[in-house]
Amino acid sequence: MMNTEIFNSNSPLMAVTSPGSSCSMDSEVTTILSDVHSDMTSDVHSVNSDDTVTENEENCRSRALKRENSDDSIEQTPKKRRYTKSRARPKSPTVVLKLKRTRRVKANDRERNRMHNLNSALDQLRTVLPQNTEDAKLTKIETLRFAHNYIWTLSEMLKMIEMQDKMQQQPLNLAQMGIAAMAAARAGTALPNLSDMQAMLNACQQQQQSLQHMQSQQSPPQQHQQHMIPSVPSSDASSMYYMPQSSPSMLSSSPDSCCYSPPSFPQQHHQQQASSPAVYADSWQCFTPTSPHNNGYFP
DNA sequence: TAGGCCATCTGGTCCT
DNA sequence: AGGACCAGATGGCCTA
Repeated sequence: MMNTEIFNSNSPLMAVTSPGSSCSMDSEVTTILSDVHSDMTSDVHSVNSDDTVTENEENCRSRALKRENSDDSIEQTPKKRRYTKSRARPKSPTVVLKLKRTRRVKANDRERNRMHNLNSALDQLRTVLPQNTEDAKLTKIETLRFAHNYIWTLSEMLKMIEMQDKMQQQPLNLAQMGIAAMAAARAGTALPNLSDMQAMLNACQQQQQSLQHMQSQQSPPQQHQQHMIPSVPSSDASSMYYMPQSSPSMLSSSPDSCCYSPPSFPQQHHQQQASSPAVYADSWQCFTPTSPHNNGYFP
């Protein structure tokens, strides 16, 4: 995207080369900066691909080192320093510029490294988040939101399990709950408040009771059972996004619940969400920074 | 082609 | 003084 403010006076380049400084300095600084800039812009492409980051980092480093060395060769001082006091002879503008440039190049190197570390940490985070391998890589903001929501949903699950224990009811199907949590966090919906969970629990309980009743009468209805309890958590998209049918808040379409229930969330669309980044992105719409709903983070 | 995402550069600020 | 961190600017790539 071409930025129309390329010649904006706020631009560092323009700030340095703005009128007011001497002409000779202007040309020198401009040359140096354009050198650095062309060096750096040639680096931009090389780091874009994850596969080549190491090699490109190496290239960046060697180039930076080369630059620094060339600077050093210029600034080389005699081994026996004439002046040991702090009040050394004032450096010429050229030397000062070179010194500044060296510092800048070093700082750029550090900054690049820092951002690489940050990206590595994000990658690590992505690896511990449930993700279908067919899905596009989560963006940075999606990764953070997903992680936040996933952790929150899992902790809500824990509360729910504890509550279940206290009530001494039938144990929850953890696989089912895990899948539900994953789907909810992933889709930007919430598995949410305790009353909803209680309703879901009650529905689960009723369903299981009816199942038991039916089982006692005749052969077990496999299909019915599948309704409530997916057999195993698998990487298959359809089961990844399985949600119990008796989750009232999830399927609610009331205005109040819009942040919890994107319109495309119900079961028939889950597979589509998993396979289509576009549809998947839609599910985050109500969590965009402009959204009134907690900036995309729940609760 | 516009807009989103990203990597990088840069100058400022704070901390050690 | 030098490093870490931050936010703004810039330009490239990709996709709808």
